[in-house]
Amino acid sequence: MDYQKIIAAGADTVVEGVRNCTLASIVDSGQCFRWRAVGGNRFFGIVDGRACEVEQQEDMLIFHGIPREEVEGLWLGYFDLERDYDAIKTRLLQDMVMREAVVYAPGMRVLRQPPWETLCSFILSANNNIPRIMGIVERLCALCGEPVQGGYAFPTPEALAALSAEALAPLRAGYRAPYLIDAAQKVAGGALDLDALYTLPLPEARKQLMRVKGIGPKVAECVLLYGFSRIECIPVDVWVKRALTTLYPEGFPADFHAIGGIAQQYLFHYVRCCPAALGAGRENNVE
DNA sequence: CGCCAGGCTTCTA
DNA sequence: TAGAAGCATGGC
Repeated sequence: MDYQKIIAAGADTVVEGVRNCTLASIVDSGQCFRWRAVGGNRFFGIVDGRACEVEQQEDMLIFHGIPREEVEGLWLGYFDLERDYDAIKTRLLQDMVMREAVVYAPGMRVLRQPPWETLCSFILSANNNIPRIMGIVERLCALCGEPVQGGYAFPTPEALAALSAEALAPLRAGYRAPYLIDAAQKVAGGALDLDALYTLPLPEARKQLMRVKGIGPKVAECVLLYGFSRIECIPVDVWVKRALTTLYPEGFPADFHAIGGIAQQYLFHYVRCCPAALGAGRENNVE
């Protein structure tokens, strides 16, 4: 567990004794697309139709204007604060490449995001860049999501299934628009049972997801990791591929497999923010 | 102008 | 089954 206690402070709720959690790293790590900075250590986001303004101060997370019940019922789980990252990092720090990545962003975490939103977001991520993905997701929410304080909820599968691909033109999602509609129709119509993906064996879960147009192996891996907390899933995009071939020519250490998705998250963020780490003349065993 | 972005679908051999 | 072309869009 990476927090100690939750206390009410007027209209706010404060989570104290938070460890291994740096919001600035997390919301800039390409796993979520709806958070924006509204001050130095303050961020605004909407999850599950709940708007959230959260501020980080030392070892505290201050949820502004949010009751304790909502912090316990939604946000602790979203930030995965019940998980013990010390145990995970102890293992990763044994490896000299992972050590650099972990030291670079020691507050990185893998979020537990709503499956449907995650599925759509990563359909949109294909052959795309992060700032533009964010823009498309925001326009999607504004187009057919329920209004909430400060923005719009992510649209339900039913709301999206009622639209045509042409109606999504304002998103400027390009060829991905029909993929979104296909996903919405399969989920709203019951052809794809998202809840089942929490427990299905991974090969079967991947197969189910890849029945949706626009979901291939990499996107399926992202959905399972970020949307279903299947932390053994390792999405391999162009950055991670470069990192693995350059930094792990002998292959990814086998004892990371159970936590491979989290290792991948440190690595992705590290090489994307420090491309020099992949530069020529770099050794594996840099201290 | 070309190249790239958290890839996928479709076509071809 | 493997490999390459084509794909919307926008930043650089």
